[in-house]
Amino acid sequence: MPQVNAPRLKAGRPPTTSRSQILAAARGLIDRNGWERLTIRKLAAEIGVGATTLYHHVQDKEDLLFLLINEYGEQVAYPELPDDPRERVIAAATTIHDALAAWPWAADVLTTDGFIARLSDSPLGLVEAVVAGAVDYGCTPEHAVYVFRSIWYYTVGEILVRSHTARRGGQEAINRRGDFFGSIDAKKLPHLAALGDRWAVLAPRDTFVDGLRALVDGLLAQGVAAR
Amino acid sequence: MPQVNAPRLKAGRPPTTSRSQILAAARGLIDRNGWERLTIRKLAAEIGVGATTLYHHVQDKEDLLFLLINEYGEQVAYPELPDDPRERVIAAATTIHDALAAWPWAADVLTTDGFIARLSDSPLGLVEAVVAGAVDYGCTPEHAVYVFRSIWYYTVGEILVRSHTARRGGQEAINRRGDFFGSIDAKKLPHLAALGDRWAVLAPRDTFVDGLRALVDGLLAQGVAAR
DNA sequence: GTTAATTTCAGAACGCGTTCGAAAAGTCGA
DNA sequence: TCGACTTTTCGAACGCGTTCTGAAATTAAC
Repeated sequence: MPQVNAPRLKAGRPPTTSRSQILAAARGLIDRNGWERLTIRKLAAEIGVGATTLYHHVQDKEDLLFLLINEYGEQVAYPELPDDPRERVIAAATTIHDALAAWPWAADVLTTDGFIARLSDSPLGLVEAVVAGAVDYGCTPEHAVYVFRSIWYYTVGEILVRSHTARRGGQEAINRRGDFFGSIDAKKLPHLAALGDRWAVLAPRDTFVDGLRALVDGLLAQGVAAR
Repeated sequence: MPQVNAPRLKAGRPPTTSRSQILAAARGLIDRNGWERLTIRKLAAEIGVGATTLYHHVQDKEDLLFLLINEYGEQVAYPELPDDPRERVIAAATTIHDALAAWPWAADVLTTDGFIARLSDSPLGLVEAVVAGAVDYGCTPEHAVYVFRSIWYYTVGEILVRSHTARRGGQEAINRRGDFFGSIDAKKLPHLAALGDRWAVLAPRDTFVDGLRALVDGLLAQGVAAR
């Protein structure tokens, strides 16, 4: 009873499950329950299939999430990038950031080896835009890679801190911060202590962009100075 | 049979396990088998105690790792920081980076909420040095926090990419990169395709420091310009 | 028509982090 | 001395991702 019109190749038991069906079910489950509650077992149950079956269509859970990211990355409408090289770099990086920030569970997969190389075309175009922007600005190709890499670190770091903060209740952290400021030695750490409640690791998005701008400025200046 | 000379307070069954004993055993296990193979069950077995017992001395595994980081952070010999504010910021951030890079499993805990606030005194001194350096350079306290935050994102991002690469075999990623360049459209992604094998997400340490320098320069320039 | 090859499916099991509830082993007040 | 209380310990269990092994269901070859 083949329920799926997949391209039959040679022989074998006809499949009752397809990769696209799995991805669709996963998307539905994430939409309904949130991505934190997506498990392999529940996903299999949703489709009405054994949990181990999924492993014939998908490498592992990480792979599944990655496929979802790529699906998502092809559906998002990306803004037009400005012509000015510097602004193009910043806009492309910001777009990458915002897309990732919108799907917090992307963070689970964000530091996997070869992550960038496995991106689908559209997100990859943003990577290209960063590299191309740096070259247009006057950097060597080598330096352009290095520009992207630094931007990537910065962005990944922010996304990970952000998603981790979102994953847990924020109030607990705030309370702990209260303890922290009650217990640190103001004489040994004067500047930190003076900051009081202005201290927080997670910044609003605008300050992320400001930091990105500073980073890009510094990187591009390095790039043209090295020529 | 109390085997531990912990400070007995009031009443209750005398403990056979202490937190410091757990930490010592964990350190030994990590030294022998590597941090990837440290599990709660094995650690409990090493001490000769039930696995659930550990949870009375430690909140969870993340907490355990965090305690180890703080222990480690107090034992490392930190270099003297230069007087020049800009160089002090860079040196402090680099020291944080190197210390974390030396303990790859720190990455598991690096984005936990309140991570910085829970650091022990010596590492916290490095955080203070970054903030103080920015203030000395001429930034407002608010901007100094923001300087630190950007540096933190950048550093965390690099460490996480680094530790994830170390966690898996690197060869596999290289092979996949080969596939990647075989399959992408060189016309659509000309700059990326032109990079060939110079493309890699993980940078050697020196280029991390160069990027950090660019970031710090940009951030400090922003800070004094905004005054 | 039978057999071999091939592909998909699923039950059992492993080790993991973690929680629950009860038992063990002390101190302390009456 | 005897219960009440407190702290520590631990076995059982849960859900998780994942692997192993073998069964089921089809096509291809003889």
